[in-house]
Amino acid sequence: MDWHDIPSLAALRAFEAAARHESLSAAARELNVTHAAVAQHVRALEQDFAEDLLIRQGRGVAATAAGRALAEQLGDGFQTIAEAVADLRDRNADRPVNITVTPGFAGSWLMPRIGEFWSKHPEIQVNINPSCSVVDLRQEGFDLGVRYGAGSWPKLDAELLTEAAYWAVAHPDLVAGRAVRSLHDLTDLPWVMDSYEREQHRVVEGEGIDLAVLDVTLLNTNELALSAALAGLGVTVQPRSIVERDIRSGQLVKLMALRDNGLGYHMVTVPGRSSPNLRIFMAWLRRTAREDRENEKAPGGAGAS
Amino acid sequence: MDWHDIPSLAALRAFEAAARHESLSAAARELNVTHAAVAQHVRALEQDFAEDLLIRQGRGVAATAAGRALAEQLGDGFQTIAEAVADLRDRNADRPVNITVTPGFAGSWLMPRIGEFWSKHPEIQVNINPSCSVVDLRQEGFDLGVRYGAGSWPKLDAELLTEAAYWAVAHPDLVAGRAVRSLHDLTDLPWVMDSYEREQHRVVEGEGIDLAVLDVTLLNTNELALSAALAGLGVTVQPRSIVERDIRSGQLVKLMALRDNGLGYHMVTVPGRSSPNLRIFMAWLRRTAREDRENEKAPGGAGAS
DNA sequence: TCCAAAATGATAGTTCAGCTTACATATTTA
DNA sequence: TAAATATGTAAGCTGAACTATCATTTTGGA
Repeated sequence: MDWHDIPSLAALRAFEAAARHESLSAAARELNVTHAAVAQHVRALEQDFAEDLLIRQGRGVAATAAGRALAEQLGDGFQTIAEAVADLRDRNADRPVNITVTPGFAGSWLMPRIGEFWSKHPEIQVNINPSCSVVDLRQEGFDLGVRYGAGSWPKLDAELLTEAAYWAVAHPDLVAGRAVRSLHDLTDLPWVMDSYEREQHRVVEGEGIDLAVLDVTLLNTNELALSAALAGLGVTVQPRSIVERDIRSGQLVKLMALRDNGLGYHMVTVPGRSSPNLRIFMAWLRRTAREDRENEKAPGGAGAS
Repeated sequence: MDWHDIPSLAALRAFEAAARHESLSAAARELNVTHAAVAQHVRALEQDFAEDLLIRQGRGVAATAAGRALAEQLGDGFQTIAEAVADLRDRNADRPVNITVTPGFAGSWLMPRIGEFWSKHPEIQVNINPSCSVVDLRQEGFDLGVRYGAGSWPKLDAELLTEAAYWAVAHPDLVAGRAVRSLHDLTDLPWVMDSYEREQHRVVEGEGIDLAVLDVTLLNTNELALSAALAGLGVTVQPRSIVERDIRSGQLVKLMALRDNGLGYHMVTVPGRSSPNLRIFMAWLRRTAREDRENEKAPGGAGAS
């Protein structure tokens, strides 16, 4: 398309609306401008084409034969454009919120709580995609990621959701009678870990433990690792928010908190990408995390109902 | 159409071109802007839709699924608009030059000379419409009018073509031996006039002659009036440019020049309405009129060949 | 493997297309 | 006949659209 030869789209749009309405004033209302703006566009087009397109007719205007032909085709073109925009907006209005989370977070934090969200917002679908690796939100079309880390990912916005240092935990029976001052006091016990949770490996190494000397059973998902720990099959390290409920219920005991290096779960989003449904979901996440912290501070640490 | 919800047409056009070319730079070239302009438009649209439409792909860009769907529909819309404009321009490019002239000017000045234009410009069709009344150029779709008058018509441009006071003329035999100092010296002779040429009537009355006392034969066209004068059937008053050739050839004699009140034939156009063909024709009219004046001043007044 | 070319990304600054404001004129209706 | 409602026109304003410039990324060829 040689755009050099095509007049201003604003002018063509103004003319089409005026021809369709047979009124400069009505066209102005449709376009949210003054009648003077429409009149100027029309006259500029007539100058460009060296031909009348609209003529005055009483209190309104009428298109000439050439003007009618032009306006009809332009109307088709602008209608197609308007529909294209509407189609995209419609697709976005109802589409589910796509989120990606680490499996550990999904299984141990999110899924036990998501029922509350679903009952509060049955109209909002949330697609939860557990993923072991860091997902490119922009490229893969995700609205939100929940990631564990320091909160600094390039080109993304991040907001801390749960402060969550790692805790070492085990079944009470497994560690009965032991005094635990450091992870070194636990190296003779069996361990269970998720094969893929790099952070688990990293935080253990951060305590000066050589993973090679541990009797570690690697499991394919963090759920399995957690289940094994709950069954007394080994020591595990987990983000605090994952195991808080099991500790409160007495199914696990906290052996020690690992070094806190500013890590936590973050809500990660693409700048500028938002939707009403996403905002509602994020607000619920925020509120739920805050309630968890408040329950933790309450006397006796009553479990969330 | 609710234009509030529709982003900038310039942005939609920039995005469509970038998606089609899979390149911001190529889109920029098509749109005659810089790549930065295209990039800004695309990012603004992505912000508005809260969704990626184009992603970087090596040295180029690729549309996302949503972007492809949008771009395809937009392409259809812009193509329709481009075709509408092209259709109107095509209709204008070849169309004839429509002109309206007084019958007197047509028959006595233009037609004897138009052959030269036709041989010089066989590709340009000129539609000559003789009309007794003043025609609304804009409303009736004329490119040019040749009108006799002072050169001031509302909302129209006018350019003097031939200075043409009226002359009183007659066949030499009709007035042999007469000394003519004023039209009063001719009131006893027969007269011939065009029924419709209001100016002929007006200029005679301007010399103080009461038309009612003249023996006037009114004819249906100025050609007939001129033919009658050439046949010796009466005195006639004609614009000078109409009768100059017959006077030079000796078929008529100039009796006197009537009062010159700044009248002449003018080329009258609608401001802003032009085309290459019209400009060529008007230039030929100008040149032809100038050559006539130059021939008039040459020794012996040699006729135009 | 390195460098140059060609692309995209980002931002500060410029400019004029597009608009508003204001008033004049034309048409229609009560 | 006057008021209401339209179009016509031109001066002036402003922010959308752009350019200029530099940074970064990617790729192809030497």
